Amino acid sequence: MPPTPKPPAPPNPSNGAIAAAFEELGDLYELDGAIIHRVVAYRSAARAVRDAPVSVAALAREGRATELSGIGETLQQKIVELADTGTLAAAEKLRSRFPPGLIDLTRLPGMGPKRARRLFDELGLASLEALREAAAAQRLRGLRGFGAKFEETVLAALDAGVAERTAPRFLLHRALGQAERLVEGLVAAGGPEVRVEVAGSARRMADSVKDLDIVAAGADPALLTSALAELDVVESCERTGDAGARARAHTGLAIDFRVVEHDQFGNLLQHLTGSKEHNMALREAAVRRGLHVSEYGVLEDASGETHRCSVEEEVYRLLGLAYIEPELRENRGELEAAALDGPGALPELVRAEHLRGDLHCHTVASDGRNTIEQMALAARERGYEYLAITDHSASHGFGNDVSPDELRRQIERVTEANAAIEGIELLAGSEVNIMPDGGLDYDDDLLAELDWVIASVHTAFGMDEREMTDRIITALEHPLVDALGHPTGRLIERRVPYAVALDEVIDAAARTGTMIEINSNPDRRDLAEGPARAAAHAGVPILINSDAHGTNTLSVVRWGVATARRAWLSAANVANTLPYQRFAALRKRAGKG
DNA sequence: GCCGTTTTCGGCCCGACTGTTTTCAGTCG
Ligand SMILES: Nc1nc2c(ncn2[C@H]2C[C@H](O)[C@@H](COP(=O)(O)OP(=O)(O)OP(=O)(O)O)O2)c(=O)[nH]1
Ligand SMILES: [Mg+2]
Ligand SMILES: [Mg+2]
Ligand SMILES: [Zn+2]
Repeated sequence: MPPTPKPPAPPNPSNGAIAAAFEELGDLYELDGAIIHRVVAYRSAARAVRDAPVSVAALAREGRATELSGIGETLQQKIVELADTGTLAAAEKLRSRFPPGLIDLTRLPGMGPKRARRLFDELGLASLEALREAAAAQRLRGLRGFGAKFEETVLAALDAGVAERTAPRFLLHRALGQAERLVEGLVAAGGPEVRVEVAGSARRMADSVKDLDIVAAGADPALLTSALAELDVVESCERTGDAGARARAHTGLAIDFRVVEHDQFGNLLQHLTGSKEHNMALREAAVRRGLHVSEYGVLEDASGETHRCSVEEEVYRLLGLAYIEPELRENRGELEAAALDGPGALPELVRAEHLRGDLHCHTVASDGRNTIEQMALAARERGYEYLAITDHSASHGFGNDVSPDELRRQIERVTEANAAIEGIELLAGSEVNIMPDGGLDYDDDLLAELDWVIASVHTAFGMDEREMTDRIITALEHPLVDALGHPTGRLIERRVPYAVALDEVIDAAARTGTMIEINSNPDRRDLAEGPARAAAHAGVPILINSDAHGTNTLSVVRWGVATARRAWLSAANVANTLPYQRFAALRKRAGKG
């Protein structure tokens, strides 16, 4: 007689769900007045979980989640509790004491957990609406530490709708466009000695940015801040201090501007480039060496001397570290790898000049704007050795479909263009739709006539994770699928990735010899940096592709290169840095299998 | 709550800015 089947274990919570639970619990503990370091521990644990490339719930069940920096025994148990019961008892308890509206209050500028808690305790305020009424009735000023000015700013923020919508983040390419004009204007105003640079998440080439952080030195701060306010891109200056200014561009993008003396420029640039997590870890490590880092210098306990650094390299050198490229400064292992006396090493990051080809672009055959010849010449102009022409496939909508017969003619046209145009190898390819069942929308005979197939999901995004993962893995197992295009379908700040278990997709790509694309469209940058790092680590050849729909967008690989660099990739991880013959041999269809 | 080239306990990055604080707390970056 078979043993009675155990009830199926509930599915493990995703890393995102665990991270959200820790963030919420951190917020609740903060409202509860817990010591701030405990709150910070929850937040850094949340980040460690979110960044982890594997299921942290599965790790915790094996007792191995503590291998992640920031997760100890207590939090490992909480992960198991969340996986087993679907909730955290500690959070349940605190949720019953603090209504959800209380957390909403802290979305207002100047309103943190301490003030929100006092408004709740002393005035019973537990929602934005109740706060508005109390402020309008001038009931806040009766409390110690609150005044008329505070009531004013609360009402102004509520009227401006700050509470309803979260402040939008700007895509990197839009932010950098504005940054260029700001830097130019400040350099023009500051005179020949001035140094101005973009810092913050924009310098780190993040997917999107909350604000533009700009640093300057070598000119009078008052002169620079007034010049900033006068620039045509700047709408208003919100406040000006001795150290800099806070302004807003006409686009709505906030600007953080800081100025120091010329010999502190390296200190300030290092500080304002961040990230916050990188800075905190760097400063903690420095303290252990008897050094104190700030944007003004590095104070040495032993001598009492403050070392000013005019360049960033000097800051890192003082701390016994190799220079760290801005894209790596996220406290994801770069400080350990940079230690000059340690065993690790930083990667030699891939650069745009390394790229020798592009394996995803469109022409007038589907929704592109240029012909095969025009795309080929533009690619050659960029110095490429090869280009794959990959128009959409038979089932693509919007009148951009390419029927099997049309694809046969397209193959002939590519072959002719390849013969006619010197100095670049053209691959006859297709961006083939992955159908809901994982099948492709051309026959294998036709796919075999192509030089290159990149397969992508363009329909039925709403499938559940299991179905979507199986769908994509089925496509990866097809011997004529050379690469997977934009693997999650995300649009940065606009559309979340479809549900898919990327760790399984990455394993399947590694197993089947399928390449994975980083689509460089600045709205996509898909595969994102986290999974791209995991994919490269698993040995999957990565492609940095433009998905250009015209000759003028081949250059968007700049953004894909940025994502690759943030993923710690070197040229050796990126297949389209190879010379053509070696690239061609790496395609699945060229394989000996 | 985490963590360790002085520690398994006692620390935990550092500064700008604001408001009402008579000497600094709270918030933010
Ligand atoms: N040492 C230290 N530096 C910080 C802290 N918070 C922020 N910074 C530094 C590092 C950040 O990159 C820099 C700019 O802050 P931002 O809030 O603008 O963040 P960042 O530009 O990294 O991202 P974002 O603007 O959100 O896209 O200031 C902190 O708590 N400590
Ligand atoms: Mg910023
Ligand atoms: Mg900022
Ligand atoms: Zn596509």
